[in-house]
This record gives sequence, structure tokens and C-alpha cells, in this order.
Amino acid sequence: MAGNRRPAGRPRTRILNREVITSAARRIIAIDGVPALTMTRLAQRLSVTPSALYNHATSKQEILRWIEDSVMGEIDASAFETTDWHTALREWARSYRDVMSAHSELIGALATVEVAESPRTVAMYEKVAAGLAAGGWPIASVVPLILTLESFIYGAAFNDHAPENVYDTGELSDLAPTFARAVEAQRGRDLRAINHELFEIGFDAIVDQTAERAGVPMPATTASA
Amino acid sequence: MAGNRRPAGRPRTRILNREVITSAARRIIAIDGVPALTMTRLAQRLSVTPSALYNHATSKQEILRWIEDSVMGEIDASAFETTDWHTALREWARSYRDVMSAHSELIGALATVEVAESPRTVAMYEKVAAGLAAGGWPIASVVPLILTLESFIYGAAFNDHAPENVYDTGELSDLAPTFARAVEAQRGRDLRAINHELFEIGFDAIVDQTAERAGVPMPATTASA
DNA sequence: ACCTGAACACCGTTCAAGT
DNA sequence: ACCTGAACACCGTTCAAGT
Repeated sequence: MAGNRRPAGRPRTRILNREVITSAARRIIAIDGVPALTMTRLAQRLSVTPSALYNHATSKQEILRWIEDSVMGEIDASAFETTDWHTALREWARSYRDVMSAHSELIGALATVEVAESPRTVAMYEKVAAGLAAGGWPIASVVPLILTLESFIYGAAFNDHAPENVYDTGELSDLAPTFARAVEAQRGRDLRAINHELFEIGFDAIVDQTAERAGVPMPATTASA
Repeated sequence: MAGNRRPAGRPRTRILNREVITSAARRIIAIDGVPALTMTRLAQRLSVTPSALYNHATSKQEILRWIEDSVMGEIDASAFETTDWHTALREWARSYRDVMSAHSELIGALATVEVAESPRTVAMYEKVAAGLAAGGWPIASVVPLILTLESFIYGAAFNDHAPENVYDTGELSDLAPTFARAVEAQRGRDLRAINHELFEIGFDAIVDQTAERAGVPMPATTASA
């Protein structure tokens, strides 16, 4: 028995696991972006050979899924435990938007991945689903609502990421006089601020209409922080 | 003079250009997906050596931008020429959603690219901007409206692409009983149809609220095909 | 059980050499 | 002006060999 335990004083050398790999990978992405995440670079950060990683992950794709779950775990759905569903849903949506916005590089990779092996992601959805159900939403309307809001949230995160000059027409402005004028009218305005303002409008619009359609009454006291 | 012209009967061998490269690339993506688009594969399709492509495009990235412009050019904004802005905007949004949905693999790559060297994209935006301006929209509200709708459209296209089982919790369903039940309640229902229905709701909600805010009256006869 | 080191089949891109 | 062919510096992944 005792022979199986590592001798005292000898440093542990087996340090690779999902958690440690995920956080090293996220650090690389945070510093140098998604394209910088290579198996070689990741192995270097972990003081290990690239092939060693394959003892813990079956592929780079799997590591990307770990990262996704890790990011989704940052979304704050705790408001469902403390306030009415409408307020909680808004705070969740904002948090979701902010998290996705901060990791917009990943959106393309993340959006189509299944949720099956992603414990933190599933936990997040559970909080939302439970909160909505407790708030009077019929179970059959929960997924459609989440789907629609996610649509909007992903899109909003995209726009947050968009460079200031996405709409610059460059040499083509002669061909697009009205559009060029419309773009010019935004010059100097904070696109991000506009975007966030529009997010609130869109959120209210979607939730109000969906709730009405599902026959769900608004909570008595709707805070709108 | 005559000496510069290619001799009759000799086949032209210089056939590479933006158009021909773009369409070959799109065909590869259509058949085998985005990952299958490599410079080698593209060159093969064009009966040419990979390095030959670099006489026409400065990088693979540039070719991806050509593809983006080509895809955006398929969005139908012609309704602005024939009907009121509200109906036209809806038809444009549906077309945009359908085009993005059909090319959802590209969304991640496309969303952050500038519009500067993209003539068909700019032409599409011009139709929308001109139509809105003619319909009474203040020029300063045009870009914000487009931004918000694009948010929603991209998100909706994402959801169209989502596999049926995105929300399957797998072995984790014990940890997420309510969410698992909510997902189960959708089983057998056509997610795509639900998604399209919700798209209309979201669209109306966003446009109505944004128009009201901008002080734009609805057109007298709003068709809702 | 886990890591190394060599190898494999690819990538995108460059560049001298040809016509 | 445009294409070829060889080369370069990478990729992700596999696998026998070690401990």
C-alpha cells in the first residue's frame, strides 16, 4: 500500500490534467489570440512535449471544448436565486453578452459545439431553466426563449467586437453615397455604447413579446438596474 | 500591335482572376466544407500550382474576403425598390438570415472583416440605407438599426446551423433536471421552424421599438407576407 | 501511467528560374 | 506578366521506446 504513494520529498511530476491544460490554453489565447494556440506552444507552457498532451486530450478540438466550457462557466446566472425572473433574465443576458464579447474570437468555434460533456455550461443552463420554470414559464417555452435570446446575445457580442471601421466604404463610397453618409453620421460616437443601448431595447422587445405569447405574466416588481 | 494579341487558335492559358478563384473556392467549400479549402486543393481545381495563386491574391485571407463579398452579394435587398421600407426591411432580413444560414460555417470568419474592398457588400448596404432614408429614417439612426438587426440575424443564422442535439445534456442530465425536461419538451418539434417563427417576433419587436424611438412612422400599408 | 523523440502527412508562403 | 518547382518554417497527430 504505502509503496504506491509517492516518496516524500520527491516532487510530483504528473501535473497534466483537464484543468491545468485548459487554463494554460486560455492564458495563451488571452495573451496572443486564438491562432497562437498550438499544441507546441501549449506544451511549452506546461514544460512538456507536444505528444504528452495526447495522454490527456484526444485532440486539439477536445481542448477547445474544454475552453468553451470554461468560458461559459463565467456567465453569471446567480440572479435567478435572488430576484424575479425578468430581472434575473436581463442580468444573465448582460453577463452572457459581456463574457462572449470578451471572448468573441472564440464565438465561431464555440457556437456549434454540443453541450454534452460540458458540466459548467449545463449548470449555467440549469439555473436559467429552473429560474424561468419557477417564474411561471411553461416548460415547452423555455428552450425557444433561450434560443432566441442566445441569437440576440451572440449577435450583440459580435458587434461589440467589430472594429470601429467595419462599415468604412473606402474607395467605394461613390457607389454608396447614402450608406457612406449614414456611417459618417456615427463618426466619433461610441459604437459600443450605442450597441449596449440597443441591446436593452432588443432584449425587452424579445422577452415581452415571447412572454405575452407564452401567456406568462410579468413579475410584479420588475427592477431594471 | 497585332503582335501583342494572342495568336488565333492558341488556347488562352492566363485564366486566373478574382472571379474564377472565388468561384472555385466556393465550390470546394460547398462540397467539402471550409476546412477543405487549402491553397493546394484550390490550385488543383484550377489546374495550376499553389504558388501561382499568389500572383493574384496576396494571401489566403484575401481569398476568404473575396468569398465573403461573394456571399454577401447574394442577399436580396431589391424589395426596397418596390415596396415600403418596413416590408422591404423584413424581406431583406429574411434573405440575409437565409444566406448566412446557408453559409454558417463562414460566419465566424466573416463577421469581423472590414467592408472596404467589398463592392457587392457595399452595394447591398447602400440599397438598405437608401431605402430607409427614403422611408423617413433620420440618417443618424440608419447604422444603429442595421447593427441591431445584424446582431439578431447572425444569431438566428447560428441557431439555424445548430445541430438538433446542441442542448443534449448527455450524462449530465442529473445535474440539470429542469433544463433536461425543457429540452425533452422540444423533442420531435422542428427547431428550425420554431427558430423562424421566433425570428419574425424578434424582428417586429426590434424594428417597432427602434422606429418609435427614432420617431419614424410605420408605412401606411405594411404587407407581412 | 505517463513522457520523450522521431516520424508522418500535411499547412501557407516565398522565391529563383523559366516562358 | 504569369507559372513552375523547390524550399522553408510551421501545423496536428501517431507510435515505438523508455521510466
